[in-house]
Amino acid sequence: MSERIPEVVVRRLPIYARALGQLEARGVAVISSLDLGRLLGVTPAQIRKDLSYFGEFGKQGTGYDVAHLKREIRRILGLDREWRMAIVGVGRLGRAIASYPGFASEGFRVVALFDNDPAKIGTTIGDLVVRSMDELAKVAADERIDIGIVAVPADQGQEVVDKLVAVGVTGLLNYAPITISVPPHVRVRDVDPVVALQSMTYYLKHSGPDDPAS
Amino acid sequence: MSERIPEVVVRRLPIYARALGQLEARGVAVISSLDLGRLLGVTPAQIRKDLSYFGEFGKQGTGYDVAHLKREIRRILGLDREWRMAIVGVGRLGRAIASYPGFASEGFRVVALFDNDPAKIGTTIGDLVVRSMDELAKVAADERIDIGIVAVPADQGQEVVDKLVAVGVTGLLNYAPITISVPPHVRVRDVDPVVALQSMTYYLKHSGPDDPAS
DNA sequence: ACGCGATTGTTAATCCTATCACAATCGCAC
DNA sequence: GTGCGATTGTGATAGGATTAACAATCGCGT
Repeated sequence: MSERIPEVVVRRLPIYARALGQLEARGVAVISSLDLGRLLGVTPAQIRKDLSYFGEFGKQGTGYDVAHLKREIRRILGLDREWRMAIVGVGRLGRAIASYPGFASEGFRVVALFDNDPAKIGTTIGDLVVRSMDELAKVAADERIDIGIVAVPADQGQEVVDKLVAVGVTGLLNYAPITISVPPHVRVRDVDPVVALQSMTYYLKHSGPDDPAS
Repeated sequence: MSERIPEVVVRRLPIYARALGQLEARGVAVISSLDLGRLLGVTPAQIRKDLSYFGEFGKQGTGYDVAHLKREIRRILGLDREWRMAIVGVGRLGRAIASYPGFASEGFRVVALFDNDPAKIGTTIGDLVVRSMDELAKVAADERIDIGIVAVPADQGQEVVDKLVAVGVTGLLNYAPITISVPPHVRVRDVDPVVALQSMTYYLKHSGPDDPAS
């Protein structure tokens, strides 16, 4: 239970929590690792092993209490509190992110918007004013920004990352189509649908247009 | 060179190709695995091993020809042709995806839009008309859809996936916050920034607000 | 109260991935 | 033309992650 926890395991926890939430909404009170595994397309052994890194959550002969396990996983992940985010870049993409309701409903609150375009600075999106990047340090101090969302073009990505890191942001959600470089204490998650598609095509190409054999 | 190719390797190729494109744009003609590795934060051995699954692309003592390697990787991935996509769900998210210019510039063309809301059917977005899901089979036959983009709410996700699979789509880009289930010959890539954030918070929580030691 | 089917938590074994390390070979300088 | 620093491609090794398997134990029915 108290060994080093592999990152792959941590990455799977939100998937488990999400599925448990859906089960809960459907009124399912208890679920076994076998059934949850079927639902998610993973082996029951993996689910049990993953959870075992953090404690014992199930009952032998019965399974897991859905509501309880969901709550525990969310606590482990730090989802029992609010996380404050700033979006840098309010072009088409940045605005779409700013008005995406899925973040707030999961406790991720956008508390500041930045851009370097004078035409955009001072405008409002939702109930937030777009600030200049020059104000980043000041705003970061006032607003306690946990996570920075990078939504600028590729050629400005690294520069923006460096500025966010400089003001103490330790989590980054990177939408720019580049590999960003950060010091070891900063965590990065990349969101790039194009890259996702570009590895998928390898398999689409190799299984042919109408070849049912994978 | 002609063994089974691990999926992790295929998933890294787009990253390599992207970096090579940026190097090319900056006028770099040749790069070593060491330098490319530095740029991407991976070991040079990994780059060489990954490439070795597909052939020999470098010159000893020199490195890799940037333009040539990029072209080869893109060919391996099937990026030397156009891929045709349909978006299902033209709510806020679907519309943002439809008008995202990053797909077309990489050879991923959106050729059809679907929704089940009568108020949206018949409206145009960009130069495409929103069709009813009832027309899916007909449009799929006419337009040769390679990839389906799922941009509907969670509770309709699986249903939409099943319909897309039924008309012969073998690649799915899933934006719905659910784990979808598909037959083995269908490839799925999930895009879910919330899930990405939810595993990041585990580490943010554990390294504390101002703790420089990771 | 007892036995039984079900299911967990965990150890051991298998499988897969990343790294190391070096022979082969390239281009360049002299 | 020869020697040397650089760099590749790859076989061997080490390191992780997944799966298999089973003892421990739970709740239920009788």
